[in-house]
Amino acid sequence: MRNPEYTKNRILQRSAVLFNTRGYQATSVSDITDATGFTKGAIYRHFKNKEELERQSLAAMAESMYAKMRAVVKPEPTAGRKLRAIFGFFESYVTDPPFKGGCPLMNAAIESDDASPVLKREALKILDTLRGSIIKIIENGMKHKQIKQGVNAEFYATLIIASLEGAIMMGRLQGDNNDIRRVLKHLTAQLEEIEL
Amino acid sequence: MRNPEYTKNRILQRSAVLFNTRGYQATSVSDITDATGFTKGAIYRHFKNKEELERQSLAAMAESMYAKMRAVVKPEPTAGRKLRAIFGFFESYVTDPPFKGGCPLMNAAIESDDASPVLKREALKILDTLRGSIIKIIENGMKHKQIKQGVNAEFYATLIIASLEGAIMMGRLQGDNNDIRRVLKHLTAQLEEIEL
DNA sequence: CTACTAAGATACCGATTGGTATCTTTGGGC
DNA sequence: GCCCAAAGATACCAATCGGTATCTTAGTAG
Repeated sequence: MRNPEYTKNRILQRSAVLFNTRGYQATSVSDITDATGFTKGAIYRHFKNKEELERQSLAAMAESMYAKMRAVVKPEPTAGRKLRAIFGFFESYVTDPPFKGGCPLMNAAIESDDASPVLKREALKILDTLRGSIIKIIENGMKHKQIKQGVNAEFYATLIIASLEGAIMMGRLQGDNNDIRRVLKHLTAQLEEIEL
Repeated sequence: MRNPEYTKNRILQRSAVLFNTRGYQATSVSDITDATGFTKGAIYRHFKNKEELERQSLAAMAESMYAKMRAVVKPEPTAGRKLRAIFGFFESYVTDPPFKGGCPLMNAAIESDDASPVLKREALKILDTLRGSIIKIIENGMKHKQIKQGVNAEFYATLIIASLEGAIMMGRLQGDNNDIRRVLKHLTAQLEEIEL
């Protein structure tokens, strides 16, 4: 019946959903006790304060996101196809989101911004990881003659992330994924220009 | 000494700053009384509840943003130069922001998302207005033979807004405007391709 | 079976939340 | 100069906030 590891995980996953949908500040510890069925005693045994719970929830979401992305990217053999797999991953972000409540990175980045340095640092870590992966794909593509030499990988990675994140925000506001589709169309066209 | 119009305006502007930096939920009415020097009595005389104050604060920020943008866009004679003026407007968004706390549109869009329908509707209105202006610039450019015929104005407007908003988020997270510069470089290159 | 430790429940803390009822003050119309 | 409605101040409300001290219970080592 008692299983501390399971308990901590359940708290993390349920609170992650709440944080990502309602927001970090807007989600109270009581909301989490309601959602998990556990009491404050259990929560504060596993997390020293709410801020830590927020941080670990965000990290857990990121980890889960990486896993889902890796699952579609890794099997692809070339840089071009890997990037297209990422695009596909975002295709239905609004209507059928991998995470309820929008992009965890953007949500945390916006909310933490001037308020919570801990959350902000965690968000920055996620951004760095995400951008690093895309850069690596492009650089590997250049090494294996799939992508034109001299392409600025950092530039393209920034472009991909920025336009996708912005499009997700717009799409969620409007309730459709037309904007994401437009951005993806453009990104695909850009990809074709740097492919060999 | 007493001037209700001035009072309402002061409350709106001060609370706008707080909402945009700390967040809407995270800003309490007491924070606003501290920042304005007025009491709750004054605030609740001019705004029926906090939600209305949030909505009107966002609307005021948007209005101010439109004005600043119009000031740099209107003098320009051609579509290309008008768009470049908008780009310039965003150039130093992070290091020297027109509004403290990041883009009011994005902040409101993210925070309102699943929580505050009133704020969300206001954010959507802003997005529509912004996109509408850019579309109009492009369409006028086509009419006056400054932009290639057949360009999909809605597509380009979406691309501009999405990538800029995303880049602002990234830039704020990192504390520099490298990402915005990259996106602007790309958008400028794209513009050159549709210019006549 | 016992004893002990850690997991989790319960009950409470002071502070703060958005909101309101009531009071005082101010300035413009007469 | 008086009066009165509107502007704003004061004092309070119940509810909720994050957090903690304390108690009970469950699993495990011996």
